Amino acid sequence: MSGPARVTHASTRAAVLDLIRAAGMISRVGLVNATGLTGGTISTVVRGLIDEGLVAETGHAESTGGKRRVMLQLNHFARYAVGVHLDEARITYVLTNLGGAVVARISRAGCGAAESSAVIARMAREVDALIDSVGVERDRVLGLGLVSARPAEHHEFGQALERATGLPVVLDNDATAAAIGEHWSGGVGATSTFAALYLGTGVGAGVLLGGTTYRGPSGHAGEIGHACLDLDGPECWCGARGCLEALAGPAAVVAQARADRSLSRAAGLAGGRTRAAAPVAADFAAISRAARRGNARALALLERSARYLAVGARTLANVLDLEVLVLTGPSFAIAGSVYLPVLRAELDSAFIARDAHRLSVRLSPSAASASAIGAAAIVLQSELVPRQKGLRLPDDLAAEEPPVFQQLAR
Amino acid sequence: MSGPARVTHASTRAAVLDLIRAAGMISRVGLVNATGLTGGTISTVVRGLIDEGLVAETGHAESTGGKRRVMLQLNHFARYAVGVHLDEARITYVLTNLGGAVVARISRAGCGAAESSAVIARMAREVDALIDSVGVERDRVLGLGLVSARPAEHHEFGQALERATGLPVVLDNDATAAAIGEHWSGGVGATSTFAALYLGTGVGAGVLLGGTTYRGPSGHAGEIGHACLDLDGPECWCGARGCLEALAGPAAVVAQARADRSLSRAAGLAGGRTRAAAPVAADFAAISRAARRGNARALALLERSARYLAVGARTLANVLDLEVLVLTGPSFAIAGSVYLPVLRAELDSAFIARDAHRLSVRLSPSAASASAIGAAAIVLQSELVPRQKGLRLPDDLAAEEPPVFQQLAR
DNA sequence: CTTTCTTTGTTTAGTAACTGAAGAATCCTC
DNA sequence: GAGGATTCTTCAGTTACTAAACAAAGAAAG
Repeated sequence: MSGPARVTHASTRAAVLDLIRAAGMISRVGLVNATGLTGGTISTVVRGLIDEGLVAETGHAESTGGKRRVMLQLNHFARYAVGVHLDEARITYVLTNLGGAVVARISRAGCGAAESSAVIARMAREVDALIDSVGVERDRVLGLGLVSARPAEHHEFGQALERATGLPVVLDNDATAAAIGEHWSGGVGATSTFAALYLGTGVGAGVLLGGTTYRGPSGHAGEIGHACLDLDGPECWCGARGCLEALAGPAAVVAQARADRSLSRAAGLAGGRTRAAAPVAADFAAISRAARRGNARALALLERSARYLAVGARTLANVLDLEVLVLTGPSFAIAGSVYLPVLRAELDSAFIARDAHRLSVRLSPSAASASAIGAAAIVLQSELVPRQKGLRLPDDLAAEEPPVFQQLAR
Repeated sequence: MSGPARVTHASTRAAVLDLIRAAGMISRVGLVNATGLTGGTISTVVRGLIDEGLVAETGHAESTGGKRRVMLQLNHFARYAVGVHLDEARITYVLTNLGGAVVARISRAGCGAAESSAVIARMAREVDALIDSVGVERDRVLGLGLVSARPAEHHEFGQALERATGLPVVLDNDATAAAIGEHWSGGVGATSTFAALYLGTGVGAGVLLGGTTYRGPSGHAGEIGHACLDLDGPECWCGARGCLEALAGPAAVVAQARADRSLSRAAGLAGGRTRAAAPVAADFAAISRAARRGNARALALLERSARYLAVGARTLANVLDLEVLVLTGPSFAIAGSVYLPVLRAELDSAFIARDAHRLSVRLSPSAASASAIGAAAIVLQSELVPRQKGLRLPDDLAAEEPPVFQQLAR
């Protein structure tokens, strides 16, 4: 008296939890319909989640002719996570609850070339201060997400931080983190295919395909910043020519503005002064302010950047068949209002699958701290939605199978 | 006495079968190592596959100090599949065995604007002829894969063909099919992340991420043909400017050649004659022959196209973090030797993740009929590696959960 | 040839995670 | 307050696995 056990792609508990999170509020019957599992299974899984304190019954739906549905919601204050974003010159810390909402936030100047052990100690102190500032019990903090542009370089750093804080540390790319953050805080559908276009000083993107993070074999997926938009364009640090980042990234915009004497003066750019390596972020903000004040040259520079970014976004959307594109990162936080209409116009008119489905383009509501929030979301996800325990399919299969074949007579 | 049952991302039977296919030859111990399952499980699963006739024991490996391993292989002639590629002007039929090897192949001129029912009847006849030509029993043919550039338009056609042939019909995109074909016939690793860059008259790509086909929410994933490589480039039929396809697709190359009086004459292009809409494929082949004969203008045109295609491929590889790029499709079958070195050079020097892992670029050994072979491979895959039976996560979750919430006092 | 060790593959009993179906609880309608 | 509708729980049964013991086949050493 049974069909075959259904094979799930993640553990059932995790899938149910994720659905509750994504739906915001849902009943057991809703979960039955959404998962395809039976009522009995949902009943026991939900009981487990309630016992753990992760989920709570929060009310009733109106009757549809019989017993009213008991509504379930994530118990947002049951667990917390710390997210840390190591930017070029700043460290941003956030403490979020289970729903991905920020409950505490601090931001400090980066530590340049300081001794690693001193930096670790300082960061551990700042994380402690973050947690203590809102009186959250330590054992409710699931872990710490540490994200940066080049996470691979922070491997040992992450392990040291794990020892210093006593929290499990996970590393990731800042653009991927931003995408996961958007997904976790529920702006986009649970299974939608979307990318977070991340504009910091460079240009990148984090990618979720059908609700699942796609990082690529080496974690470089979404590298749209080095899409070529001009075969004879300027040389890029990556070795190629005409890369989106070299043509239109914030660093390129700032360089173009600094070369314009009159704009430099009007916007008060550091480039005009003695400090040669003035922070790009500050000057980009100054250019953006100048544009808002009505400076035509500043606006023209930003719009030129937006046009390049728009065709880059078009390529990204075409290759991945995106449903949603979220603009995020510090530079979009500053100048998003200039970029958004240009990107929307390009994608409305030139996205190749536009007849098949809509591509919604929007600005992140928390673009400035998206990566730090995402870092925390990665912790929530990795702790609550355990990594796929599927088949191990090692790449070195060929190397593993050396025995020489020897034909058998039969 | 047990750990938790391992959750697999596809059914175990399918995963094991896929591993045997991908490895070519493997022992039970090899499968244990590759899957992470225990010997007992592998033992029973393999017995089932042998009982079904899908797998056979084909010999022994040399001893490594104990009992010799019994080697397992796909029983290539246990099942067959038909693949049909509807191209602009040709229909290509192949019959492949379980290993994806072609056992029969026919190619016919397309049927233009003929009555649909007549076309169905003709195709059913030709499929029958294909199967009968090698004396394969009908019940060993798993199904028919029908691929084209715009599969969505062939839905009803597919159903009619299903009735006419008595074979289950699956539809897909020709570029995706080509990628699956490469995967199935084992040129690329079982879990590698790769794309098949498909050059027909247009430019497209089929994508497999970690061994799993990625089609995107509307089946448009891999649409690299409309990546923008020049903001002020020529207008494309898609509505945008500077698309890869408009700059460098075979149709564009042919148009450029036809505009060149001397080249037209030298290569014997149809463009010079009265027929205005001469087939692009024929002229592209003529240009390629001219280039091989040493015509500098033909070669220059092809190399220009290759340079554009190379930067387009770079963008594709960057966004998807590819490990392997296979060049396939009729136009690469003809002119692959011109394109391959240009693409290799570009990707060796400008692929952004080149420090993290190799990106291997190669020409498909069966580029000319890759789509038809892939169409058959899709059947093999869909019949033998049943679609993921995971959780249903309906998009209309919000619509499904209408009951109005009503806060409970507690 | 015998003993001992290594490796491969099979069998068996036990378990987690489901399903299906029956039953209990709750609400609406008449 | 009886009857139907709907939601949720309980429970026995099935499936797909695991762990561990066992059997079989060969290698190495004396």
